[in-house]
Amino acid sequence: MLKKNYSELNPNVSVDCVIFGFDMENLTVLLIDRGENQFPGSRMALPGNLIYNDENLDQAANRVLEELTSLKNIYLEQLGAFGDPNRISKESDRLWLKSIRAEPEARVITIAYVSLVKISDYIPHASSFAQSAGWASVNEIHELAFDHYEILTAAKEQLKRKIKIQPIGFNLLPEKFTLSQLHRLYESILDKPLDKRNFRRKVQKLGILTNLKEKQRGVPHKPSELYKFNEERYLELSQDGFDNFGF
Amino acid sequence: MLKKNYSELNPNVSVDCVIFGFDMENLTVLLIDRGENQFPGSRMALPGNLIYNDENLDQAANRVLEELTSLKNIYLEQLGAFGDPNRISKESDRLWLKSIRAEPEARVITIAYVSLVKISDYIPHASSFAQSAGWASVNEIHELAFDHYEILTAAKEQLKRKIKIQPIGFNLLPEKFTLSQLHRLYESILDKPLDKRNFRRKVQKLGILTNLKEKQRGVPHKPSELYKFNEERYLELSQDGFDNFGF
DNA sequence: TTTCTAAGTGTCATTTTTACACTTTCAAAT
DNA sequence: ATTTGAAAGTGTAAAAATGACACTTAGAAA
Repeated sequence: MLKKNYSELNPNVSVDCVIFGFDMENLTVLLIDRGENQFPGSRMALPGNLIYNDENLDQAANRVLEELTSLKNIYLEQLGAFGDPNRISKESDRLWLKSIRAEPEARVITIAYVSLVKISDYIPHASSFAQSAGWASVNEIHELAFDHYEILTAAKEQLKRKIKIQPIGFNLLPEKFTLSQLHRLYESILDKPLDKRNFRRKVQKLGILTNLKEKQRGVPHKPSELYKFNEERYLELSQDGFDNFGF
Repeated sequence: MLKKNYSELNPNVSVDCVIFGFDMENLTVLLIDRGENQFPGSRMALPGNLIYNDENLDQAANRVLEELTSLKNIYLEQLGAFGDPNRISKESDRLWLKSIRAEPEARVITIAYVSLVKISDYIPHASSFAQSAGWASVNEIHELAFDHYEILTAAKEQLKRKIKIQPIGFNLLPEKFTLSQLHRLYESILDKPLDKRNFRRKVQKLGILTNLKEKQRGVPHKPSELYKFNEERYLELSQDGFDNFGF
């Protein structure tokens, strides 16, 4: 029996990455630009591509993300599979696929991944079929290639759910941050105002922040104290089934 | 250009179904038996098979479940994708695949689905390559075909998470049930004891149960009152972003 | 020294949570 | 008829968490 070549691209399975950032104002997401306006519909897409047969899905997501945007060593978590038979058959998308795929008509189901990164740690550089790569404000996005807008919507919803249970928000902030920045981050993810004093009280009671006894410099107002996330403490707490950030 | 035949089986993508039930004692799951002990390793597997290219993933899951177990019209929710390159390459599994698949060596990633059903409403009948189909106690399962044990574990964890947020437990109980049955159900899903009085108080305060003013009959102890799930009321509450069942 | 801007802080009323033990109702057995 | 066994059903008090709400402070810039 013919041995399958396992290091081939699998024509039926792709991965797409939703990489969230936070620019201290808004939640952002990393998009690639598919190029000049030769395609009707959106030029922008989530970074994604077919998997190889000899890599697992997590590896594929990391590889594809690096190939398209240069971001690497990022913890990616699976969001889910998107497999509508027509998900890649908008005319503009088919034209594009013809230019980059060996089997542009194949049925492709995609596995979406999500990550949260500190925007300052990763500067995207486009390569492969991405003409450029960069951060876009999530709430200014209304259209994307393929079913990527639907994927992004699902990712936002998952983020809302998870941020109430796990301290994942800290991944979006720099090492040192202020409580106001954390506050703004939670408000923009949950998309609703949170009372300042109650927010601070709750966050401080969690006991997972270390006050660095260090102040912001150069701001034209009362400078804020800086904090960092205390991971050790969080791990201790989560042993005991701690699962409520309660916002 | 050759038009793809879209009503073919896709050799690279399958679906697997984790159907939970509750026998009033334990959480159970629907398994198929792959047949006589010609295969080392576990004979039991989750119902699952390859998808067709012209159906979406949800449809595929419903079709496959019905083909193997006769269960139909079940609301299935996606759990996630499982795609380790070696997930189907245990020797016993490869032997089995040779007997049922056209391309038994192909790389297959699978999309897992989960559902919760009232055990009494659905009587499984095996067909296709399932030799039998039936309910097994979740906590007596220690081995399954392929990566199905891993999938089951992920499904249990998702269930634990979701039952704290959504009233999905009622799907596992008959139309009319007692608070004690609901209590036992929550304890077996969350795998920890819950104080009886506190549990009852909380459930009743949710306001999503209708007391049927009807008693159990023929039980050799004080008969319990019967309740039903009040879906209308729940929908009203969930409008207002109600998302805490708080156990 | 004034002005602007965001940081930071406390209390009280209400709700929610937790811990905890005895009485009741029925069927079955004697 | 009476007893027994088995699960149903019930209340309270203390502690913790939540939600609503307004003024003072520290620094930079004018």
